[in-house]
Amino acid sequence: MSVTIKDVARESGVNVSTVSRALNGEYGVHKGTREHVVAVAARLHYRPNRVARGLVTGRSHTLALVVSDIRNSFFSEVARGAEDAAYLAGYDLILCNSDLDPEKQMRYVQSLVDKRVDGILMNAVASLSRAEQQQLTALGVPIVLLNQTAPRTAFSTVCADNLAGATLAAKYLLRLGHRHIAHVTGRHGNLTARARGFVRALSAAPNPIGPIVLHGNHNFQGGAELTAQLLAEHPEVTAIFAANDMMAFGVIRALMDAGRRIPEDVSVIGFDNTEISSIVHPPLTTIHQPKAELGQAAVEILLRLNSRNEPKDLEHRLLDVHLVERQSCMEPIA
Amino acid sequence: MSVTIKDVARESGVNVSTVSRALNGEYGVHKGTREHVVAVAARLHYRPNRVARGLVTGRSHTLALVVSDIRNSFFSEVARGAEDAAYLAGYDLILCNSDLDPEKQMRYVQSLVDKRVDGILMNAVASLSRAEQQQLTALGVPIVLLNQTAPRTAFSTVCADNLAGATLAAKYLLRLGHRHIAHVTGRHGNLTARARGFVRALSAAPNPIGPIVLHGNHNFQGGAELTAQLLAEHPEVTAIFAANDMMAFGVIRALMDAGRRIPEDVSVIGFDNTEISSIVHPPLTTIHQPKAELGQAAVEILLRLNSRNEPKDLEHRLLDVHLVERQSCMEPIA
DNA sequence: GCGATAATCGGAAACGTTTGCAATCACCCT
DNA sequence: AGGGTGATTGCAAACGTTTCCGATTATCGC
Repeated sequence: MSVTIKDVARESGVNVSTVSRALNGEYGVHKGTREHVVAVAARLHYRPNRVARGLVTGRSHTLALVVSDIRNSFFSEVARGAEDAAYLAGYDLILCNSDLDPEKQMRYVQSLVDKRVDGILMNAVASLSRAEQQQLTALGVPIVLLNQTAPRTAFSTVCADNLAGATLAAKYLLRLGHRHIAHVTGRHGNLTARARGFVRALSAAPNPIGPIVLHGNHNFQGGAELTAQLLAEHPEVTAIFAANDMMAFGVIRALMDAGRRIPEDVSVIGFDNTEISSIVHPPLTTIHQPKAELGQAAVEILLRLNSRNEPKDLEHRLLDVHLVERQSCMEPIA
Repeated sequence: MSVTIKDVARESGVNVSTVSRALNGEYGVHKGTREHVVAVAARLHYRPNRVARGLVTGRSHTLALVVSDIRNSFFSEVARGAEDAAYLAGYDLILCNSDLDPEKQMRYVQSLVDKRVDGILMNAVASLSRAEQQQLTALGVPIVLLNQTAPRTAFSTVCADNLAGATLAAKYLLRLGHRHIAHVTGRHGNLTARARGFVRALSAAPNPIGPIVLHGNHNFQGGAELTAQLLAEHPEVTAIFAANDMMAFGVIRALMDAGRRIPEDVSVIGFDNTEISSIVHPPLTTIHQPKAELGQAAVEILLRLNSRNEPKDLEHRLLDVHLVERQSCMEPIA
């Protein structure tokens, strides 16, 4: 069907091995013949079959991204950063949605290994059993974990500095003069690091104050529900730190429903800096997480692991976060 | 390194071809030997190398999705639907971000063909020249176009019914009793179909009214800018139909900045039903577009094109849309 | 001018499958 | 009993590359 390396060899009067060497820019092929071969290949519109190449080299020039759900805007930003980095290096990126289902996750990885992908980006292996994690390492494919700071695993990791981010948020509210600050959060993953940073910052303040922390669903509804509960139990709060933007939007909704003005009555700060945060009213002050850079960094690690003369040891990257001031926070009204 | 079909053959005392047939469930292999081979394969944890298989079969069991930007929530929803459908059929999905750059698009497709993907989902070939489109068809890989209703091309298409959706929106506003209705929109793609549906519905009303249509950027900023302009030129409008949700959010922002209440002073309706529309305040009434189903339908077409005994002709699917009533519309105050 | 060395190239194996074809064998039917 | 038939299996080619190894030729220093 399509034109193969044999066609190029025949047409240019040399052996296929010479064609291969010429086209791949290897040493030991005469300048004249190389140019000739290149010209013939171009004339015939020859394109090497990457499947065949992959079979002999063992590399597919393909990476994979396994996330819980690409519809989560955090992951779509990560995916974009990862895909850009992969594209620049001539790699393709396979997308997988795991829904955090362990079985689905293992099936995906197994299938990817069968296709000889050169590396995998994953979030949340936390849902996997110890045995399954062990199984993953035994597969021999490089894996880098997203949103995981714990070096307890045998994988490389890339993560935003959640602890520092939460500290940033807490200190910001303190600096504005708030004394009754609540934190609404979930129960898993990065959220725990954020909660830790929050309570630590409050107790490290010059005149420490007791933190109020509420746990619930880490989404819009959870934010709204926890806020309703908060208004009933702690009507004195003047500022709320939500563990992520989605919860913050729920917080805002609940506050508005309760007739509270933002930021005049209650200040709200989020975490993530998703696109929505600048669209919602009032525009949300939040901690920016470098989402695209996370994906990019993960791909870089994978590429290094695949390059010939680079060290093959694990790597743990912690990326900086920063505060984005918008209009959902102000000084408490005395 | 890993265990191959030869290992299984040696270990079970049969030829590799028999192993292949046994494992692939083909006819003409004795029940006893099949069970034996299967058992041995399981014991050795044999997993067929899909690259090698792909080389001989010519199929990779991989599809690709080429979108302008996965961060656009519309596309991430489509991607999710497509990936789910692919996963169910045992296919993987490669993700590509084209930014609508023709060169990038062509490079992607060429690379995907080199990898022998079994089909490609694309949005917006409109930016491609006639020659480039011709080139795509010559590649021989099945391509289905997203968000394209025009059967003028040689590709299959999957698209939401934009015309019907716009009609739905316009009739809804008319039914509420609005007589001064504006439409803010962009200039390209589906948006033109929506504008067409809008003006058509207004002029088809029992007592037809002249439509007001403003063109600008099809994003948040565009919606805001056009609304500012609209308020100056047509202060009498009581309802605004935005060509997509993002523009609608811009419309809402501009209206609030101008001190107009929603929906008491001005009703706003969007198009897409993105996740944000239920988060924003007030929750946005909008036309729901079946995004996941679009991706799913596209994958189904591709799979059919790849199956043995199915017809290979083009297919054009138009998916239904429907109205989602929230709280951004009401009767005009007399 | 000659041996050594380097540069260039061809031959062929290898990667791990699938699959067409031939061979073997048992079995059945007349 | 014998030929035909169908089931089962092995053999080997094929898919399109890369790459090791050896052969040939050119170059160079002396």
